[in-house]
Amino acid sequence: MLLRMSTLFLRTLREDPADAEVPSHKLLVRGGYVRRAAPGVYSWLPLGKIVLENVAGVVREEMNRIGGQEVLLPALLPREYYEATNRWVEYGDNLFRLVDRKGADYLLGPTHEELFTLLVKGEYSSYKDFPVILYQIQEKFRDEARPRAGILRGREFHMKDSYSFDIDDEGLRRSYELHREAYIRIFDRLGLRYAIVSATSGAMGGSASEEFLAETPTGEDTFVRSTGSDYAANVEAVRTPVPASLPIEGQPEARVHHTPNTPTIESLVDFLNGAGLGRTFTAADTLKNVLVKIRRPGETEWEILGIGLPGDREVDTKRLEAAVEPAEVALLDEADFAANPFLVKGYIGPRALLDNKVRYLVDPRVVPGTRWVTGADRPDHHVVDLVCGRDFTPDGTIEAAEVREGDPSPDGEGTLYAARGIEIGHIFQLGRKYADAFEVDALGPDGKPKRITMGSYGIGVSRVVAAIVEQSHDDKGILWPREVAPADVHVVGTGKGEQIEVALRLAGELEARGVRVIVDDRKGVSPGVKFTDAELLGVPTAVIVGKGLASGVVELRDRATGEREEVPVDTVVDRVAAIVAEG
RNA sequence: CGGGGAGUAGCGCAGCUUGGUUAGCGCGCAUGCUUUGGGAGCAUGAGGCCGCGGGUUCGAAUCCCGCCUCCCCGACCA
Repeated sequence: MLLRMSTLFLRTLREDPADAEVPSHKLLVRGGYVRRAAPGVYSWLPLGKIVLENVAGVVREEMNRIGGQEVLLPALLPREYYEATNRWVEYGDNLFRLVDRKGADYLLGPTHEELFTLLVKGEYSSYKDFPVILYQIQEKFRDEARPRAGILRGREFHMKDSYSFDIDDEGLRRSYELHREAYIRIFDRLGLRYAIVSATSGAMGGSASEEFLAETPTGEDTFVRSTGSDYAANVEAVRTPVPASLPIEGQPEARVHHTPNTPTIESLVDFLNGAGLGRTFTAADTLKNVLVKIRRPGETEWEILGIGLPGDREVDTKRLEAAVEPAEVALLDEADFAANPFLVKGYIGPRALLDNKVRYLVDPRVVPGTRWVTGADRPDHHVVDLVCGRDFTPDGTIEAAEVREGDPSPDGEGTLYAARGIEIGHIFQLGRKYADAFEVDALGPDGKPKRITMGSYGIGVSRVVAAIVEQSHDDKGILWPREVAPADVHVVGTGKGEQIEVALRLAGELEARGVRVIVDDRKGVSPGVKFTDAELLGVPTAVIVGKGLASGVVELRDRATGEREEVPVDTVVDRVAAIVAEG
């Protein structure tokens, strides 16, 4: 491959585009890789298209390696497929919808579970046909409420989606594991720093699911990492380490105290510390009881649920929702309190909940033998030294408390801290949701139909391009990893002598050796401009054919390290070929 | 959907408060000469629905009313 700058469809910009905020957006636009066509919609210009294809190529190779077979399904889909799975409704406003001339509803595919499922149903019918993995690399469409950050979160984007079809759960686990390994190889080859975090399955429906997050400060997803290991997880998935139980014998007796005007944890702690009880209390010594109500799918009645957690922690709504899923959850309103007079707002304790058959779940830190200050179930009274396992026994534990920086890591190594990431890949064990919706069965060896099971796996190819730039740039421009770079070497000819001719000759020789090359053969462009453009574009290796040519040398530069070296002009092709060969 | 900001040449911006020459600057683009190892100089030139619609006025990029669009933060979301 040989691209000549004199004819390449490329215009670089000196200034950042006004609408760009994040580095990848600025640099991809300035470098002439992409141009905005509409909000959240981008055109890929020649260099951008090459990079995009390079990423897609890596994905394709690794998908093929695990036996995936590539197909290409339409992006334009009739409504009926999405009706069957209720996603025409569930996807809501995020679905791009359109109507054809006959008035029939269509949509632009946001993901393709339905069509893949039907494809397999139509072709395969025997257990002997399975397992099978199909994938495509194609445009997806989602009418995001707020597209942002350029390529990072668009409304039209390039995505690899694959689907596995298996006859049983064991097969699904294998297909899932194959994808997991393939994704690790893909993101390693692409030079990304990433974490694999377990995820909740969300609207897709299903069970086991993991996200691949490229760690960058501009990422939209927060997750937690450990200082002491490579543990990483979504906040929703963090399991609180359970402390050892304490002996109940020898604990002081629980005593009710009159604590006027202490409806909040803060006021309570202040009061206790002024009450002369002979010790100092903190919010962490109190047990806060939060009342919510949950409703299980298909039921109309709400059930009240009491949640006990240390008073220094707030309830994290997302963790609570994930913990009760698939039930929905809401706070109690005034009517609920009125209907349940045993709930004394601000002074709720475990006793009244348990006596009134309200299900009571506590934070995992509330283990037998721990003693707490908590509500005494009547106004202006709290009980001190209420011991778990002696004075009350919860119905179980729940992960609803916020996770904080400095909390111990669930794997026992180090403490947690917050990190941000870009979701570049997602793998799901979907199970039978789609197979059930479309009744996809395979005949088993016994001649009886067996419902198949599926997995769904995505990689945001265009997003990966942006994520690479987010992780790999400096103040001058992009630093492409060689595997995705638009070229291996950028040959720059400067000066008014024979430099440009020599640059073109070297470029031709390099191309003949299989090296991908961009040559800056523009005439009348000053060296500074050419150097600046080369640095902005970010090709890993540069060869400068300039003033040294008179003494028979050219300059070899490494974009990432900035190292420069004079090399005799007649050996530079060998040198570059060797550099490219070793990666 | 809530909050904030912005629509003027391909890109980045000034002009608007206080209406009044032919709407301006930088980059880019074209032509010529000079220049050629770090975003060159001089000269000449092309390029505008001042977001759209209405109004006020002798006169509107500028003032008033309505609308549209885009960007950022949040909510939501893969």
